[in-house]
Amino acid sequence: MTPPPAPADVAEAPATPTLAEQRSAQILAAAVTLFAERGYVDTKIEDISNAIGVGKGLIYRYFRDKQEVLFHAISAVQAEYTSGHFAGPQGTEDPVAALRRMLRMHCRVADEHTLETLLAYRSTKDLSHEQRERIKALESGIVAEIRHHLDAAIAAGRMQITDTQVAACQFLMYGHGWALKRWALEPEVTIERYIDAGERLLIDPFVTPR
Amino acid sequence: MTPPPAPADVAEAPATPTLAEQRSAQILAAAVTLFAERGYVDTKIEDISNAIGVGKGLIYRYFRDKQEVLFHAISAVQAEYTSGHFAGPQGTEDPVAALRRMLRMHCRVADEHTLETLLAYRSTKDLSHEQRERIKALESGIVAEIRHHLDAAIAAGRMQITDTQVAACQFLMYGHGWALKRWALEPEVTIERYIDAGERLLIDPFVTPR
Amino acid sequence: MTPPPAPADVAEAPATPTLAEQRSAQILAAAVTLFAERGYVDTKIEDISNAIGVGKGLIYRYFRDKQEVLFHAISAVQAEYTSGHFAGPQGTEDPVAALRRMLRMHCRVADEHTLETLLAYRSTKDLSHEQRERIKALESGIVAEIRHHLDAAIAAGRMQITDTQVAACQFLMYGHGWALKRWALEPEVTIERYIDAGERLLIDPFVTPR
Amino acid sequence: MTPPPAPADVAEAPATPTLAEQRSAQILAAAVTLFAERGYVDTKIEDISNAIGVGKGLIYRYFRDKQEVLFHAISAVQAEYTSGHFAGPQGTEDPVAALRRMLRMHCRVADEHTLETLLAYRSTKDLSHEQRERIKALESGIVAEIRHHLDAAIAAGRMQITDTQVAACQFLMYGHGWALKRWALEPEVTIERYIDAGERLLIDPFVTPR
DNA sequence: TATGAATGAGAGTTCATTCAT
DNA sequence: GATGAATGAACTCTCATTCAT
Repeated sequence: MTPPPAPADVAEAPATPTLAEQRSAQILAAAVTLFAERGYVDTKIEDISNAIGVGKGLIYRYFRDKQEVLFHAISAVQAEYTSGHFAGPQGTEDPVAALRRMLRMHCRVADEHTLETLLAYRSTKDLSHEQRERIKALESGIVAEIRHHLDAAIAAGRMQITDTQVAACQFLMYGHGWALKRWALEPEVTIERYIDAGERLLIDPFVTPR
Repeated sequence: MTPPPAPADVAEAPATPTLAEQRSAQILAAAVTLFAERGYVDTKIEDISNAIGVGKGLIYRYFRDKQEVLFHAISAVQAEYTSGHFAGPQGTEDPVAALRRMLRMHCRVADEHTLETLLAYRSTKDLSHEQRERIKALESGIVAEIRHHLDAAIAAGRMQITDTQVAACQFLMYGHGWALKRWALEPEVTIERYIDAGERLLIDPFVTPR
Repeated sequence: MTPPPAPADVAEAPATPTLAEQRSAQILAAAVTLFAERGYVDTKIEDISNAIGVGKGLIYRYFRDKQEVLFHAISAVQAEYTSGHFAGPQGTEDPVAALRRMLRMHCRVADEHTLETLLAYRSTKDLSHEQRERIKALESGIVAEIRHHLDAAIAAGRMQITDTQVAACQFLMYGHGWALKRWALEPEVTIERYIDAGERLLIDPFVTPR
Repeated sequence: MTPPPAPADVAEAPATPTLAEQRSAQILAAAVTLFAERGYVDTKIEDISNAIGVGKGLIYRYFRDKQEVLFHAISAVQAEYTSGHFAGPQGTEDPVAALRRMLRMHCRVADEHTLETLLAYRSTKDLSHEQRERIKALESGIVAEIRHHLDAAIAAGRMQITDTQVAACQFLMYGHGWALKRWALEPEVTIERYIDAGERLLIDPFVTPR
């Protein structure tokens, strides 16, 4: 068995990706879409292989079993929320501005990858214990990053928040909330309005008046 | 909980429940527990019937199929969040106090019925379209109630919030958030701390200083 | 177990029929109709009991099992083809006239009891060996009767047929044929036309010109 | 027989049959035999797969469901009555001779494929409406062919029959009659005697004396 | 590397039959 | 007599996974 590619590496192999890597990516892309649309159980291995025009046996050369495909699919979704976090004027950036940027970005990801985000909420239980822990670790990383910004803002006297651990978690939830509840908010509430409201609910009240 | 024969009746038989109602309730109780613990697909009809010591065929006298069991199971979970909302000193209650009470109650339900709450997030997609709509309607009702309190508080000059639709939704999400993310918060954050933080994040900043 | 009523006795108990006999007849009537319409396997015991407004358990007081209900149902259908055979001016009747009468009658029965006739063709195999033999015996009786008339006609010099055994069988088949193939003949061919054609195909050519 | 992938193709693959076609044929052959012997409902899918030494899942690669297996099985039986119809000295053949040949052939098929013929009578109702219509269409074709010969014979002044539609139908029934009633005729009546009787009952009386 | 025929454990569901009431 | 809740054997159909080619 060819060991599947490293899970969440965003920065990939420097030079040209191997054929194997291309195949993996191709399979995963199809899997993410299909799992997101139909759900994990209702997506057959053959659906995935058909989607990329290969035989179903081929999937098993790249992934041990269906569960592992799911694991990598969910990992890929998580990666969406991680990528681009460091796009800002690193280091020198105002921590409050950084928070606004992150909030906006999370909401945007939730908006553009709604189904994929829901997949993570729905199907994490279909993973093995170990896989689930790894997914959780990824998410904890995101929360930690948010908390870091929060703490920085407080340290800089720019914000006043008592419980940053809970606040950071709520911050993340707010982004995911768009994916989870847009069915109840749309069409009155657009993603733009949701982002604006987010700033007024999660950031503005806690920014120290200068 | 919800008696299956009469699908959506909220106010159920007052006096002695029929044998049929008892059976329904028994099946549903077992189903909620098992679905919550193992998930919908991994729970076999026979698991449910074994849990209450009857033959598997009996389930089908009370529910059309497995999907319908799920529907009533999720409905029962939703009902947990609805029941007790009106426990407060109805009418005369301060709207801000009402909000605090609801927040606390939602969190408590999420704490005591974590798995069941997750079930709703995980398995709604396994319902039929119509069933899903009915579940959504139930949840919309809860959000509407929160929003009503929010609007009342604003009208009474007790709070200042711009977007009550989003805020109400976020309010609900905060409660569910405990079920969804307690794995990341515990053990540092207890449910008590989570509730306190909730008041400071969702209510206090928006209460008008008298 | 109460032994079910005697199978094919047409002349029933002299005085008032027992309650039990009424029930039997009631059940059987419903069974014949339902079996004829939906087929044996697709008719549930409960369908039969519902049709007459009793509990399904009651069926088993009158019939050992579903198969026995079928046996009596098919017997009842056969009886339709037997009853009325002797309605003519017995004994003195012209044998050719008798044949014409029987042909006409068979066709009429096939016309009025199409589905029931088909039931016999379709479901005899669902009987036990012994039951099947008894049904066959009934049918053999009908053929024997036809043959008897044929032989009488020949003996009387009224007809000329070489193989009366086959002819008698074909005679019966012609009647059943209307039930079996009316879907292919209607609407061009009516039952009247079918009967006329029957006389011209099965009787006229073999009647000795005086 | 009839290759399932291409449902209604009559003229099938000329050269080497595909593996798929071989499997189809193999499954169908086993199905025809088993359905004929035990009946449709009493034949389990696994019986068929065991009969050809494969796993039961394989059946479903070649046929959508059990019903479709039945459809093709009955189609195959019908095909027996169709094949070889044109074996005679086409065109130039005397229409009366053609009729004799068809009668003989139908009886032979009914003799050699008694159970299969009965299958068609017994199990057509287990088909879907559409499938049933297609089977009916096949049979109508056979009747039409017989009628064509009848009409040709009449047009050529070789026969005298008033109602060819009914006569053609009766002609077909006579063949099937052997399958349906041989239990009542054997052993006195052999297939040879049945065929002879058939000619004397269905053809001779209607042939115009030259 | 790639295929897809083949497998078979396993699930949901049905319904004839029983039996306590 | 009459009921219908309860049973459970049995069946159809699915699909992840394997492996000869």
